[in-house]
Amino acid sequence: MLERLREHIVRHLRQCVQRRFDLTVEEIAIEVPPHVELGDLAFPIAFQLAQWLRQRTGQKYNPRALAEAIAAELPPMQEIARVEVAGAGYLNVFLDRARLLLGLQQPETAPEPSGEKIIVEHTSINPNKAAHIGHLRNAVLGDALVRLLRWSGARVEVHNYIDNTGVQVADVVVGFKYLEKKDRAEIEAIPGKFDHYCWDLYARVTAWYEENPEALELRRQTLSEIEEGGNPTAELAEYISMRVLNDQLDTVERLGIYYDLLPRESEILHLKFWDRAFELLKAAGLVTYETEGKNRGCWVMRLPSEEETGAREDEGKVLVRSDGTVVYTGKDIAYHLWKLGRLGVDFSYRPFRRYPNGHTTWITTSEATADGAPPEFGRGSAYLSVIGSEQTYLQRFVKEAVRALVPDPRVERSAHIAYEKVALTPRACLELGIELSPEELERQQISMSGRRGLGVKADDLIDKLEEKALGEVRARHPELSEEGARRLAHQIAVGALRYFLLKYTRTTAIAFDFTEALSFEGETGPYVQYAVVRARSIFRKLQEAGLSRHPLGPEQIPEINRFLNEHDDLWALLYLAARLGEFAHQACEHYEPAILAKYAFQLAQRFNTFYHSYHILSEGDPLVREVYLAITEAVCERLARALELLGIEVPEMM
RNA sequence: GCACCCGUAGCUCAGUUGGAUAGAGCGUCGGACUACGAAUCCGAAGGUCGCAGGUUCAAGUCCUGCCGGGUGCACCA
Repeated sequence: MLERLREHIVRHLRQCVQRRFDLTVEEIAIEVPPHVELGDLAFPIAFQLAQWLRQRTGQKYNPRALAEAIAAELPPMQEIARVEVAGAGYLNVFLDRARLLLGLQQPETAPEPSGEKIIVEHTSINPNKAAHIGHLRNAVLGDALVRLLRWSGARVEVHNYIDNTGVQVADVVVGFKYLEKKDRAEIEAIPGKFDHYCWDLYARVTAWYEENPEALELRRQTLSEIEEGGNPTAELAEYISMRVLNDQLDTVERLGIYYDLLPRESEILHLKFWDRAFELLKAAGLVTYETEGKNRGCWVMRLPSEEETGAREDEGKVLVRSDGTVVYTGKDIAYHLWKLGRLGVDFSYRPFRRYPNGHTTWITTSEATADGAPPEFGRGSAYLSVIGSEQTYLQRFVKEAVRALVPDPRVERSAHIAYEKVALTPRACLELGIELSPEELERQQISMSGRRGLGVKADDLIDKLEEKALGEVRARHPELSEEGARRLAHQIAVGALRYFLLKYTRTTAIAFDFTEALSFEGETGPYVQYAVVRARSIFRKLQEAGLSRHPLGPEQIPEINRFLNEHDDLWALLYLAARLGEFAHQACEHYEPAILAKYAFQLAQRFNTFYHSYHILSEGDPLVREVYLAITEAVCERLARALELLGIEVPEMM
């Protein structure tokens, strides 16, 4: 409802300026004053106006006087209590507090469905090892974006790209065949979390290569057998990668993350996606065959800007190697063209997983689609790919290729959602028992490395969080059953982890610290969850005590206003709750869930202060008590909604 | 060498398309549980927003240069 009011005021301001100064204004900035006493909405329009008028007439104008003039022209509105000019020329608007409170009691109207389908790709961990917390940052970020986009009215299709024919899978195959000398049956007999087993094996293979460089030939040979398909090595790779994938999906399922489709690189290869994309690229003149230089025999793509600036000849990206094989960026171009329906070919599909909540995740296959009717995948209105910022350079080639081949605005709305990695502090490494070189000990951060087996495994961290949360729950609720306590501990652990990974903006490299990640106090998920739990318990107590509610109505507006106008702190809390949509919208627009996470924390903080300084249930004045309850209700609902958009559940008790 | 990201309190980080007196958490010190659950709250100390110029009514925010850190510039992904 706040959005509508804001738009309404902006419209009036635009008319005022048009009428009074004969100026057409496109964008009118809306701000929120730094303090309640200054008002609820601020318009710095007089500053801009003074500038425009000076440019037009050459005369100087006083912003304050201009603001006064506009204020005088603004027609009265029911939702607005008064308008003031403040500071050097701010036009400040004070809302009618009681009307906003009553308005918030109505359920929030959902944004209009836009009918667009946005394809979000995230997680995309190589299927050769367990996920570490860096991978979780990707998954949690992607999942929050999915939730935000759905909230904004879009249809979202969630992809987790599976690079099942790459070097990393080949490395683990090499490890099983040549290092461990295990046959298929022995590998299948390995018990427990297979991805954890591969985590160690992968690190051992990397170390082995370093000592025996000739073994790299085994990797090359294995990789080409996997790419070719239809041989025992490829079948082994298929078994390994699919088993690891299942384990990875178990891990993210613990956080409540699901996918619609798992597009596999093997199908991109075998279903001739690349061949089609290659034809298009050649026809558009985007790739050139190099006849000399270091890239002799390769097909190379150059960025348009490099051509304009006459960059050095050796720049550009090899898409096809001299042996005819395709690099990842090439396959990624094909995949992204398919996402927008530009390729003219399609995958076949089969159901891969059915979850207890009824969700089905599909996977691509080369066989004709057999069981079940898959939904229509691809043909998106835009795509968003959550990929680490270290790949920004390569993603530029993907974007440029798609831009050149898909001549419509969908490409401009598609984007690489870049985020910085999660690194370990030297202290965290020591806690993990990882040995560091002297120069590494000097550094502030140590990058995680799957190759080195250096990192915090996602499952291990979740285990630790659940264990710690369980201890806290048992201490507070000894009466709970084992199952009940575990469920609460799980919700709290997920809340802590998701919030921890989302509170940092995407451009911040997270320095992972166990103490901070395992904290349930201060700026954490559990802090916000606790605020909602407290709020809800008030309503439970209310019912238990058999107390009745006296719903507020329009006839009480003057009385409510008399009370709220004397309590700026209550109003500040209520107003912040009302601004949920504004923050969610911003988070969605900037692909930055941290904006919403910060909001949720701030709202929880203000609620806790309120909870502490006002006693709701024992309030004697029925109207005042009802106002307290209405505020609590409004805050509680917005907090829970914000958490939901971040993928965090609210426990029944804490 | 070139490109991108970062530099804000002791530590970890926010700071919306430039807007009013730069904020939060952690840590430190001192307080608050016989009232809706203390995973909470209140108070205190803590700042040359890396440095130097520039743009303007207004700069932590935009531009230029420098310093410091990270990442990329593969016929790896």
